[in-house]
Amino acid sequence: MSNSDDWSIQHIAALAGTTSRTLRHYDSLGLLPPSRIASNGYRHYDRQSLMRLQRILLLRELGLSLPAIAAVLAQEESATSALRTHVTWLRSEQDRLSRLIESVEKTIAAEAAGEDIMAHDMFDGFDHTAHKEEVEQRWGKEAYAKSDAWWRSKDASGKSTWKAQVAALNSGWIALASGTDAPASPAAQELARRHVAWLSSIPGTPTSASDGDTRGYILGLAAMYVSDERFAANYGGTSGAEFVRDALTNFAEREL
Amino acid sequence: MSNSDDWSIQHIAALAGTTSRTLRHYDSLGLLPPSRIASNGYRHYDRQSLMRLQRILLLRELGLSLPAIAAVLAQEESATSALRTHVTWLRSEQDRLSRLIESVEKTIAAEAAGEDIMAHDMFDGFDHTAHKEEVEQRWGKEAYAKSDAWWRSKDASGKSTWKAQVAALNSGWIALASGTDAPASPAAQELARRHVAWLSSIPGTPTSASDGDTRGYILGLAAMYVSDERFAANYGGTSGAEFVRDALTNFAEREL
DNA sequence: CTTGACCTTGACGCAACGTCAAGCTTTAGA
DNA sequence: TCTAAAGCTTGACGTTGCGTCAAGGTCAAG
Repeated sequence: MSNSDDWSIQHIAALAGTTSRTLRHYDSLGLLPPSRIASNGYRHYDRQSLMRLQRILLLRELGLSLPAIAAVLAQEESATSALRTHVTWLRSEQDRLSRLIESVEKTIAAEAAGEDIMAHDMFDGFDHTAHKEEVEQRWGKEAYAKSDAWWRSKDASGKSTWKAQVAALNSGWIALASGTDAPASPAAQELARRHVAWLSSIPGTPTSASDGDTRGYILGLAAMYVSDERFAANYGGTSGAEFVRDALTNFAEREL
Repeated sequence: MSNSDDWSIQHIAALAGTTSRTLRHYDSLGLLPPSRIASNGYRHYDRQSLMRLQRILLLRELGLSLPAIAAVLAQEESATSALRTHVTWLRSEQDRLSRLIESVEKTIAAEAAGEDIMAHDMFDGFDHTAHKEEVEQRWGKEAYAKSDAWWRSKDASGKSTWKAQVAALNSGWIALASGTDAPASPAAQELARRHVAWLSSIPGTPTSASDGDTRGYILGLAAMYVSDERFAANYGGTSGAEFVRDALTNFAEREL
């Protein structure tokens, strides 16, 4: 009876290891109303409040959102099934992070490798300079000259960042081609879209939407990716290049 | 010359696979200003913009924050070193998720097990009922009666959620005791704090801050955790219980 | 001239509080 | 008893990266 089952907001916050602001927040959400509000407006909490608060904090530490916690406490859902749902989501997040880490490391490796490979004019040797005849043949010498000037005008860091982009695209293609996805799969089509967007950043190429020949350009390039061994090498051999060709072709026919 | 190096906001957004809103956002941040602003206020972008945008989107897909991307592009930091820092952060996030998943699964398992174990009056057999003599001896029969009434008044789901809390605490202790942390480590002290807070939710126990004997209560209980084999069993045997005792004792002496 | 497509700035919303700010209440000390 | 220090209240902005209206100007086509 003389037991003090009635704590101030700071007191219960300290007991549970949280802050008074958090308690006010939970009150405003209706998640944890005080057991009593004094005439002066002060919030007071009792043991029931403390228990509820402890459950809330426990679930929150497990990563549940406040609405999810509210649902659990309202018993719309059993705690176990909510947690099972939650653990599924946690696993998917972990998978996402794994893929991210892989991508970032590939990018780092590609940039590091780029310092060497690109110094030997591999990528620009193909994607740009070796591109020469095609470009001149189809869009004139002027277009090639413009493209070439653009490339030469880039400083070292500009070239380096460009190489990083190329490397990211390439590693993406290699990963996809060696996986189980089809060239028409959403992942491959997404990469194809980025590939086309990337091409459009090279001057002298007809990828502006106002240019009607974009589609033909892409289809021709895609075929060349397979027929030219220097390019195929960039995509892990002929089979890789074929995957890229099919994905780009599919994309061009659907979207361009 | 006739090449349309000048795209509208929607056009470049489509080229890069993003939205015009995103471009306006990047503009407002100063991350990607338009190459030209027409007299009517319309934003226009050129190939340089597109390349910068593609770099931004690439880095963003790798998980970097916009300020981080800005720093990279401003070359305050090389892309590689930024990515290295980033991958470290990604790994730590993955570790955190691993721990979370482990905790949630333990909680699920504990609740599932609780359905059985608790049916045999294991936890409440100790933490509550078997507690009887101690409580009566030290704080009177009235206190025990009150505590007992509180427990009996809980419905099935109330008891179940209570059990989940107990299970979470117990699995926490077992994990810590079997690890390399010392009883005085921050992790153990944090758990001790929660253990004490949890105890304070049981009626009839003197853990209100206005009650001066909290410290004595905790110290006595901690000792009992080791001396009473029924309790020790809950913490993975005597060594586990000793860890809990030491952590609680340390906590009580420092904080109470 | 009207419709419709595209553009602009402005501002709210989201998750879960942290962090002032302004002002009232209670408590402890001189 | 008077006051200063605590402690409490509501209100509102900041955080991250845009999505999503809202209200209104611009431009090309019919």
